[in-house]
Amino acid sequence: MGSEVNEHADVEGDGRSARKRRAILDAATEVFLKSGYLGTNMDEIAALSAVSKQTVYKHFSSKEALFVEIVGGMTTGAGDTVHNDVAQLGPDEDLAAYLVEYALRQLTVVLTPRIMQLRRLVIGEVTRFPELARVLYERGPARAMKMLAVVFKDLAGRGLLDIDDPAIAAEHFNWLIMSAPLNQAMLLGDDAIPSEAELRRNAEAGVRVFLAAYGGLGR
Amino acid sequence: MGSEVNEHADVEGDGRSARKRRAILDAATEVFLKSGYLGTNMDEIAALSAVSKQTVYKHFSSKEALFVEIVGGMTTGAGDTVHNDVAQLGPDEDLAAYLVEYALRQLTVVLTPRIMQLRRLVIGEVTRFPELARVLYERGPARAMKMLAVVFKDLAGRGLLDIDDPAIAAEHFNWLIMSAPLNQAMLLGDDAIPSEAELRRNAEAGVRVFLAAYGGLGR
DNA sequence: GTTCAGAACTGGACCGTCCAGTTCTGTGTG
DNA sequence: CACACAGAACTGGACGGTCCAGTTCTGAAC
Repeated sequence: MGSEVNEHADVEGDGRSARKRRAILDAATEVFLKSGYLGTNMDEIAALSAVSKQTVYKHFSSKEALFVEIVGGMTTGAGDTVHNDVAQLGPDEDLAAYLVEYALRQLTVVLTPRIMQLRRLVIGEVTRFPELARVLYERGPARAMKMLAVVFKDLAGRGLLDIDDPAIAAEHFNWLIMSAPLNQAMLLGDDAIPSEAELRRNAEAGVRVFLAAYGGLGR
Repeated sequence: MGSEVNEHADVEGDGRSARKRRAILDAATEVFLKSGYLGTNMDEIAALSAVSKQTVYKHFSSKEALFVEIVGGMTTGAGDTVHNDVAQLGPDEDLAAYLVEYALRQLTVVLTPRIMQLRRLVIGEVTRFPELARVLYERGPARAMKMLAVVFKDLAGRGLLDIDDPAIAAEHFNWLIMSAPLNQAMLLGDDAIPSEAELRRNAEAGVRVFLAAYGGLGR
C-alpha cells in the first residue's frame, strides 16, 4: 500500500489527472459560490467540469472535503494577493497619499464579487464549518491588521505618526477604510460594490480621520 | 377585496389559533437560527412547536413564507430595541462619556448570539433572499447611522463638534465602534463576543479617535 | 488492462398535501 | 344557566413526488 509517487498533485501538475482535478476544483468553486453548500449538488459539479462523478469522488472523498479544499484555497490565495507587494513609504513621499494607496489596494482586492460571495458563504456556514471561518479571519482581517501594525510601528518610529498601540491603530485604520463599502456590498449584493472613484473618496475621508487622530507633529 | 375582519392575528391574540401561531413562530425561529434555511425541515418545526404539520401550513403558506416572516420580524424588532430611548446630551454632560454610552447601547444589543446568528443567516442567504438582506441593512446599519447623523448635526450646531458632512461622520463613528467586535464575533462565533468591559474599552478608544477628528474647539 | 464517461441505482431526506377522527369555541335555545 | 350543535381548528399519520450523496455497473478509449 501507499505505493503512490505522484504526490505533487495538489500544487501544480500538467498530467491528465492533475488537469481533471483542476477542472473539478474550478467547477466546484463556481457552483459552491453560486448556490451555497447545501444548495450545491455533486451532479452539477461533475457536469460543469466535464467529468464523471466517479472521477470527482476519486479526487475528493466527499462533498464536505471538496468544499473545505476550495474555501481554504480561495481564502489563502486572496490573502496572498493583497500582501504581495507592500511598498514602503519613500522619504519624499506624502504620508496621506501613501495611506490612501495602501487602502485602495486592499479595497480593490476585497471588494470583488467572488471574494464577497466567498465571505457570505463562509459566514453563512460558520456553524457547520467553524474552522473555515477561523481561517478566513486569520488570513483576512487579522493578517491585514498585523501587516498594518508593522507599517505603523515603523512610521511611528520615524516620527511620522503618533501611535500608542500599533494594533489598535491598525484596527481603526482598517475599519475606517473598509467597513462602509464592505458592509454595503455584503448585504446589498454585488451591484452595491462602489466604483473605484467612490472607493478613493471613501479612502481619503478615512485617512483624513485617521491622520487627525494619529498624525504626529507634521500635520 | 380584503373582507377579512380578524386582522389582529399577527399582533397579539390569546385564542387557540393565535397561541399556536406564536408557538410555531418561536419554534421556527429557533430552528432556522440553528440550522439555516436549507438545513431546516418543516417536520422539526412542527415537532418543536408541538403542533401538527397541517397546522403549520394553515398558518404559513410555505417554508419560504415562514422564513421571511421570522427574519423580517426579528430585524425590525431588534432595530426598534436599539433606537427606543435616545437620550440627548445634557448641558453639563461630558461629550466623550455621552458618546461612549451611545456606542455601548448599540454594541450590547447587536452583539447578542441571536442577533449575530440572524446576521450570519441573512448574509448567507443574500442570493436567495436579497429583499431580506436589504431590510436588515435598512433597519440595522442604515437606520443607526441616520439617527447618528441627526445627533451629530445637532451637536455640531451647538459648537460641540466640528463636522462637515454628518452622514460621513456618522459612518466613521459607527464603524470605529462596531467593526472590530462585530467582525470578530461574526467569523469566530459567539464565544468570541467580547465582554462588556472589553466593549467599553473598545468604545472609548473609538470615541477618542472620533473626537480627535471631529472634536470641535472644546478639546 | 487501466482509466474514465455515462447512466442507473440505493437509501434516505424532505416539502407539501390529504384524510379520518378529535377537540375547541362561539352561538342559539329551552 | 345548562345544553346542544355547527363550524372551525387541530392531530397523527401516511404518502406522492422530488432531490441528492455516494456507489456500482457497463462499455469504450487509450
